[in-house]
Formats: sequence, C-alpha cells, structure tokens
Amino acid sequence: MDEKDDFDLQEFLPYLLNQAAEESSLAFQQIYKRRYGMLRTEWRVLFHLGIYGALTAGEIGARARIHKTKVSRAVARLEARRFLTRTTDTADRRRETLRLTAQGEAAYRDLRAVARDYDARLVAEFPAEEAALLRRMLRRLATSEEARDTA
Amino acid sequence: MDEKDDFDLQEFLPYLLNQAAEESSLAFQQIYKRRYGMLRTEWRVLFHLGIYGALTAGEIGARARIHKTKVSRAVARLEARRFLTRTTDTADRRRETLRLTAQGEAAYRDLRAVARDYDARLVAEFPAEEAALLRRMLRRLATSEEARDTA
DNA sequence: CGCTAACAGTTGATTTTGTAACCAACAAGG
DNA sequence: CCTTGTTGGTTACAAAATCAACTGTTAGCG
Repeated sequence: MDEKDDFDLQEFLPYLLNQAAEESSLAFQQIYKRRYGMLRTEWRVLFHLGIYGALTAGEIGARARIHKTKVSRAVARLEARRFLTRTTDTADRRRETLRLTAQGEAAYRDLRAVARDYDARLVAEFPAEEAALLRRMLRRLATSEEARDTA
Repeated sequence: MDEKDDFDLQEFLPYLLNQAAEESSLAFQQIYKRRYGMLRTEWRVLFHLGIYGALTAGEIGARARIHKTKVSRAVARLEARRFLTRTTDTADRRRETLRLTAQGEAAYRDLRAVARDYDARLVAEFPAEEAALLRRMLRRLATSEEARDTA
C-alpha cells in the first residue's frame, strides 16, 4: 500500500509524443483553419495533391493512413469550396481522380510556405544533427508495425 | 508552372509527430479500451490520480493540458464506473478532490505495467542515448510556447 | 454469360469533442 | 453586508470522428 510509485507519465513515449504533436500542430492549425476554414484531414489531402499531383481518394488514404470515410468527407468539403475537382476514371469507373484547382494550388503554395517556415522555427531549437536524428526516429516510430488493419 | 515541388510532407515535423504519436498509441489504446472501456482522457486522468494521489479536476487539467470540459466528462465516466470518488472540499466548496477507489487503483496498476512494457518495447528500437535524447527533445517540443491560452 | 466476391467511395446512426453559456461558491472593495 | 469579478466545474448545442451498412463497379470463375 505504501508502495513507491515511480512511474513517470511525462516520460511515457506515447504520452510524450501526443503532447509534442498537439503542441507543435497548434499554431499551424490555427493558420489553415483561419485562413481557409480547413480541418486537419483537409490540409493533409490538399498537401498530398499539391505534392504528388493527381491521386485517388484511396491512394491518399493509404499514404497518409487516413480512414476512407474521413478522406471522403474531406474531399467533399474541399470540392464544395472549389479547391479540387474529381474526374471519374474511364478505365475503372469506381475510381475518381482528384486534382487541385487553381485556387487549390494557390492555397497549397501558401500553406506550404507557412509549413516550411514553421518547421524551420521548430527545428531551430536543436542542433542540425539532432533534428535529423529526431526525424529519423519519428519516421521509424510512425511506420513500425506497418502490418496493421488494411482491412 | 513547371516549378519543382520539393516539399516533403514526411519530413514536416508536426505531421511526423502526429503520425508517430498515433501509431505509437494504437496498441496501448486498444488495451485500455478493451480491458476497461476507457477513452484517452480517462486513462490520463486515471494515471494522474494513480501517480500523484488526490487531485482536483482543475489540477489534472493544468498538468496534462486537458480542457476542463474534457476532464469533467472523463471524471463523470470514471466515477460512474466506480474508478474514483469525489469529495467536496470543506475549505472551498467549489473544489472536488478526486481519489481512486480500490478498483481504480487496480486498473491503474494493471495499465501502468502495460505502459511500462509497451514503452520499453518502443524504445528498444533505439540505442539508449538516442532514446534519452528523443525524450528530451519531445519534452521540449511539448512544452515550448508554454505561454498559451490559459484563459 | 451469370453468379459471387472484392473494391472505391458514400451515407447514416451513434459517440465524442469543442465552444459557449451557465451555476455555484468564493474574494475583495466599498 | 452587498455588489462585482473570478474561479471550479457542469451542461447544452453544434461540429466532427467513428463504425457499420450501403451503392455502384469491376474481377474472377464456373
């Protein structure tokens, strides 16, 4: 009963990662939200299309590990706001290829610049090699146990 | 227009942190969810009480940076499931001191053991010094720009 | 072909979160 | 004391995430 409790929540990696993720997303989130009325999933979809060009909803979901209903709704909202268009594939009419409109491109470029600055500011707190190591470790944590429910 | 797009989303720190956080929380989440029907905020509240003993809702929120409505609801659910009890402070009757019940203690100890194992497994992927550095960097990212809306 | 299974994506019902307004209780000054 | 402001915590309503079931389309195979 008098057992010493030495568990340190602040050191628990999942907790720590969540706190860091939340904190580090905050300022960026406010920008895409205020400037374009976007949600988290929406800027992610926007960036995927901006970076990789034309993709289908499924491809975006697979790359970003976002559930398809989330992608579906994000795409619907982005389309409604004229940030992207859909084209039904002629070869496979189930698939829809998504593309940014000029407006979507513009928003993407704007936010990309913000993201670059923002990232630079975050990383500036650390020596370059440490920052590089951090990214490597995070990528590893993010992709481990890859063999998850793709069902 | 033919501008090369060299932005790498996978390197964008907030994105990377979110992916790592989500991935690394997954297995642990499934355990507290399946074993005790808890939500994210609930295990956090449970752990705070388990570690620090008796606290008020406000104190938990401040430490964990959880909004008070979220804490309020988590506490209500934990109370309904008999994981904790409230006692109104005699000195200040607005405040309620929260304490784990025996059942809450048991759940906490169980999950604490799970968390320890789980953390060890995650960290095992890296050399000890790197893991320590990772935690240090994450703590820094998590607590920077501390001067946020306490309003 | 015609049947069944799988796949891309959407929709609806339920749960969870977020935002704001709210209710006590206290604190401090007049 | 009584007003005004603040604090601890809850509640109501809207926005969003989750989960399951659904539509339409293609693929495989007897």
